[in-house]
Amino acid sequence: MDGGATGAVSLLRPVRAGNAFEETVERLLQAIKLGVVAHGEKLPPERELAAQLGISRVTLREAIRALQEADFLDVRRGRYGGAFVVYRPPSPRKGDLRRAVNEMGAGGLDDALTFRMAVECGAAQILAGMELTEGQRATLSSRLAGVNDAAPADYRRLDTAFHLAIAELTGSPLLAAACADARLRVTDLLNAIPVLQPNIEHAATQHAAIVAAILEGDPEGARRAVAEHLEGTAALLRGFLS
Amino acid sequence: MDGGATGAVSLLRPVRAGNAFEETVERLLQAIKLGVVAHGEKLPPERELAAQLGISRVTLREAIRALQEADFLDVRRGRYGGAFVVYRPPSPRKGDLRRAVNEMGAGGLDDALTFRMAVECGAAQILAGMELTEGQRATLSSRLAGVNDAAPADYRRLDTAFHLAIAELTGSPLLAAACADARLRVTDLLNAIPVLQPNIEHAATQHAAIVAAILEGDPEGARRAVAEHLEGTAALLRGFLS
DNA sequence: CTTCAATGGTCTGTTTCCAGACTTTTGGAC
DNA sequence: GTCCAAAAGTCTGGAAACAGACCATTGAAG
Repeated sequence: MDGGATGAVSLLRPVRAGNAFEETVERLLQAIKLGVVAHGEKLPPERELAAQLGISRVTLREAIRALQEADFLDVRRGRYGGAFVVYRPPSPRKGDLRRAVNEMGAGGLDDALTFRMAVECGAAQILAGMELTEGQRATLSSRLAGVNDAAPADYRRLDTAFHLAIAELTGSPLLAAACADARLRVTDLLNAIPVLQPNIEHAATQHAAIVAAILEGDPEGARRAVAEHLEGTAALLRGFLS
Repeated sequence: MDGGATGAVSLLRPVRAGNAFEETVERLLQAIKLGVVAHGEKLPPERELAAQLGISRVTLREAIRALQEADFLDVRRGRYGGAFVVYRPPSPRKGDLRRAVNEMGAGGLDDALTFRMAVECGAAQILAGMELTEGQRATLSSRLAGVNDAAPADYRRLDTAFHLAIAELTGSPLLAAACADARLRVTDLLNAIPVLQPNIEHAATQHAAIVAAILEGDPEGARRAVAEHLEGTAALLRGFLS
């Protein structure tokens, strides 16, 4: 008899990610840093946002206040008021990357990169194997164009939007959430390295290849293109680390 | 300017999955149904388990009591006591599958199957691309043998163990957790259909192909083998649904 | 210049959840 | 038989989170 012998580790993991307040701050911060809510835009109204996040308004407000005091948000009252994003990604400085990696803890970097590789490749492959509507094809192309036209300050944000669009177009919320999660885990790292012209151009070629493969309905090609692209990013990160 | 325009949906999702008690019951139930803790074995001691799940002992005890009253656990006091698993998967009855699908809600079935396809394919491919130690190869082979030798009552459990082993061997906890999550989402469905000899044999061939590809270091083959296997499972489910 | 609707700001009582100390039961070791 | 250690069972006070009602501010529309 084999006994139980399943890793078990993966199932008896924490039910709740600690404290609601901190978790909320983290979430909002990620939404801001990822540019889900761009500079100058505002978060949804408190009541609505609290409902979306599944927390009480009190807790949400505490989180918003923390972000306000840290100069990420500017909160204005009255009609047409709201919590406006005020944050601009700072230009990375030497040492930021190392710091970000240390924050992840041992093994965290490889874990995040592996995870991202798995889910993003999977998403691209699945999308390429689907029958796409005209609207979906248009969305994909427009996101691609978005990254290509991006001003440097907007680059990461639109790059994120592009990658997430692939996952969301699969129509699987679970898969989209996994890709968003994967992206989150490398955001701080990516934000800690400069956006260089040669890298942008290289990435643009790869992005184009990904889109082409998806639009042609070539799952294998799409998977390979994404893998190549992500390996490039991983190599870039590792390069800055040494 | 593109505006925000990221799906956003994926990021402003709930911070906490509702209620700690219910969430804990759900978790434990999954661990039992998946056979992470097999019939006759016991859960870890309350204090330890509470710590692992990141909840208080009180909350955990409430959950355990609920499962005890529902005849999933038998709790015994004193030294060598504990919460023993008493549940045996019942033979599925007609209508169970439809019920399970309805519980998932609209779109849930496709979502779960798509998600599973993405993450398990990704895991297999990544594992096949790694240098494996002797120990890892042995683990994989032993899990394969485990499924092949399984008594019908143990089949699903050992099948789960096999699939999860692939994910865990990649060494990425995030990926392992994603695969476990994916598996969870189809467990109720799989448990609702009978384990038939022809299906077992078919699956055995596919499992062998997966392991062979991984051991040979053939990422593309591993991915394809997993995809084929999961498509088979998906087709089986869809077949029982019509 | 008044009104109004949308929004953030505040308050109160309740429920959930927690940390930790203490008690009881049990079966094996000596 | 006695003792002991490992486990479940119980209790209490406090902190965190919530639900919902209500207040205050704002800017646009009329």
